[in-house]
Amino acid sequence: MSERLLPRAERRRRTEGRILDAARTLFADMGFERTTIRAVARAAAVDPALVMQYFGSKQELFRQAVRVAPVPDAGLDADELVDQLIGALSMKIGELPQSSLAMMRSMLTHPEAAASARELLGKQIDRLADSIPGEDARLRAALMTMVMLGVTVGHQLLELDELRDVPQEEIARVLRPSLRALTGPTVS
Amino acid sequence: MSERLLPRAERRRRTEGRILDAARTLFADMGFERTTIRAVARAAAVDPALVMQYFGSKQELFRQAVRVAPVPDAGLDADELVDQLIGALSMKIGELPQSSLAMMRSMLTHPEAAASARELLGKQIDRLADSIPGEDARLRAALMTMVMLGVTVGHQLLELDELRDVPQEEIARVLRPSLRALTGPTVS
DNA sequence: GTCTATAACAGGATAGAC
DNA sequence: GTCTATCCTGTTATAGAC
Repeated sequence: MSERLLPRAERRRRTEGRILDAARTLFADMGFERTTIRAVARAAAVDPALVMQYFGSKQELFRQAVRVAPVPDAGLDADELVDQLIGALSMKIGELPQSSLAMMRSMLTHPEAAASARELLGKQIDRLADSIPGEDARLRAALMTMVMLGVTVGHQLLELDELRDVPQEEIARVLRPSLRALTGPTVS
Repeated sequence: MSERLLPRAERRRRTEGRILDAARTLFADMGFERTTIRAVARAAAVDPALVMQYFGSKQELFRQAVRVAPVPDAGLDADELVDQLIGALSMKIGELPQSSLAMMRSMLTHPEAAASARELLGKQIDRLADSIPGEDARLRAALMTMVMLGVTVGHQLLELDELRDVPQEEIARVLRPSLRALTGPTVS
């Protein structure tokens, strides 16, 4: 509790960080609408009005809380891509960035989150399409992306028993041929 | 406008129907939280308090609006199942029951919708698992279900360009091998 | 009495005063 | 940084119409 001794700028930085952490957790857990400024403030141990003071609006707080690092692009072939997708899936809920969960949680009900999701998924589709040969690369890339989204939603957000109780290697094993089938008409 | 001449019971039935239709549309469009009782009442051309009088709570209105007929069970083999899933997907947004869309729209942010979704998806998984051979039938069935959910979310709810601009037969053609790969390790 | 409309309350986001 | 006032929710209580 030596925060009183810190310079103003540093204290402000830490407070903002605490607020953003609390916001990420709550947004990821309950979505945009059910998350109240008051609850965020309580979780961060600050005055509710301070949150408004710092971020201006709940909208803007959300925007900064879910800001997610863009996917690092890399030229891979189709099989490597499948492996990478499967790898990303096997992350546990605690490890997967809360900001992504927060965005996914609200993407069906909050316009801003929907826009972010479309943008992020679009980038993912672009990246996949670049590594897939053929006329219909974009369609295949989009379907691969939606397959991963569906499985992630069922696993992380809906927490279906059928997916939660199964070791990730098992999921990966069953899912791999299905994703491979989407990379192209023939396994050259 | 001869409604005045109808018996009370009939008038009430129609008014309830109008309210439920309006609620379904709004819930499907904006989700549970962003749908206000007042907006539903306005769309149905009734007084807001009437909605409460009839349904008791927004929760109960939602419950009745999204009540969806259970999937008719049928013993099919794996390939027929894939065809059926693909067929269900090709329904356009206007044809797919609004009640299902309403439930899907809110399943990530509204606890009641989440419970309904788990139940409905669970039934779908059971049905699929019965038609799939092997130890891991339930896992495969769950993944098939989530694949369909992901594609549906991308298509109907997120309305991704990559899926909206493509004819359904095209989607079906690309998706079919991927679903087949989930029905079992070998195509007997 | 049953249906409909009005008013009042509690909790939320937000703007402005202090 | 904090407090207060305003507006919009869901919900309940109350009054009026048939």
